[in-house]
Amino acid sequence: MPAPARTSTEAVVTAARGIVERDGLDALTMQRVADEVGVRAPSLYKRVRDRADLVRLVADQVAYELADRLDAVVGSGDPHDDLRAVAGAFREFARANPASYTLLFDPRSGGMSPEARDTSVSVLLRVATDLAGPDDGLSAARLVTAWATGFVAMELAGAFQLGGDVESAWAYAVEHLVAAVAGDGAET
Amino acid sequence: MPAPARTSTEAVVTAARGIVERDGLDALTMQRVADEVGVRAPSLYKRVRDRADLVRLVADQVAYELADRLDAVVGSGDPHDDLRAVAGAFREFARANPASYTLLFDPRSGGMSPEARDTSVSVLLRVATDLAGPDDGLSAARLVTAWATGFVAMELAGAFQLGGDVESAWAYAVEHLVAAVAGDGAET
DNA sequence: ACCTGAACACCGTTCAAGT
DNA sequence: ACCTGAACACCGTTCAAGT
Repeated sequence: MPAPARTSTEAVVTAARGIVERDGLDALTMQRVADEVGVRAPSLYKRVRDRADLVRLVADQVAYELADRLDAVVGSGDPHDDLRAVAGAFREFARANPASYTLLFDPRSGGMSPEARDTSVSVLLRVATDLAGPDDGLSAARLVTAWATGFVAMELAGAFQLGGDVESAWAYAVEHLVAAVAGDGAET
Repeated sequence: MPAPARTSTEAVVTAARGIVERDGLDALTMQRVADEVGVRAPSLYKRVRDRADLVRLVADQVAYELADRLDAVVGSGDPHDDLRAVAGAFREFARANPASYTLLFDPRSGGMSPEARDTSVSVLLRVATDLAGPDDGLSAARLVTAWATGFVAMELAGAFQLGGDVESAWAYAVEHLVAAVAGDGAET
């Protein structure tokens, strides 16, 4: 009557994330996760409700990790530099974890949980508020977040194919956004 | 020996798009497409290579349609107003075709073909060049495209949950982007 | 030349049975 | 309390056989 737990939810999620990162979301199979954690597929249903639930757990793990990275690069004292740093860290994270990153903003994966989402955007909200003031902070954060999200998504999807230098497009955008957000807010 | 073609590639793609729009990409099943066009599933392989190919064809159809919509709203004479109009039309299209729209920017769907992509961004490139000048046109177009893509993706995913008014965040962004892009280009 | 039934390998998921 | 084999319904895809 013991019941030796041969794996754990954490091991299952970590294995799943590794599979997604290495071979893409379509390769995330219950069978394959089971193989990696050393168990039979049906046993996974003691850890996660179903495959969609597992995908969501992976997205959450990635979201918290991204939030940590963003948190780590702010604090220069100058909100202009903080915004540049956050944008850079965001892009770096996406490049280092392309498949996991797309999972975060893929509507088809159910996205991340609300708490994970709040955590990952709170840093940017703080920096944007420092820069744009309390009235425009939220709108400014949404502008920058939407831009960074879209830019990186397009970059990962190979959408920048009209030639030109992607690096200079990035630099152009960062500087113009910093200036636009920091400038006095057009019409209140 | 005739061989009465009981369907067509166009009918297959249209049926597929309808399914995606009504019930999501996961509901796009070869069986279900076959049912809708009145044929057995194996016959679909005379029209498309495989399911992934079918998804790409749907994405292409949607991309061309989006390009048409954007094309239709420019020409006010004022590039500022054109940019506002294009952004608005972009958002409207996404709201009217949420599932098809996400298909366009979903890396997992293989995205659209290069020609479809070029067509859909050419309008924005033209407007951005009018506004930012030939040197910065491409970077400006990429800034606006990335922002609009990201904003709409987040909106469709229900990512704006920190309260505040999403409409005012949209308006704030449009005005600040128009001003930032039209202003003399920071450092050349 | 297109259509079909039958078949294959592979999914996610359930469940009764083991320990 | 967790694990397992067996089973179910459902995929995408291939292919020989029809017309």
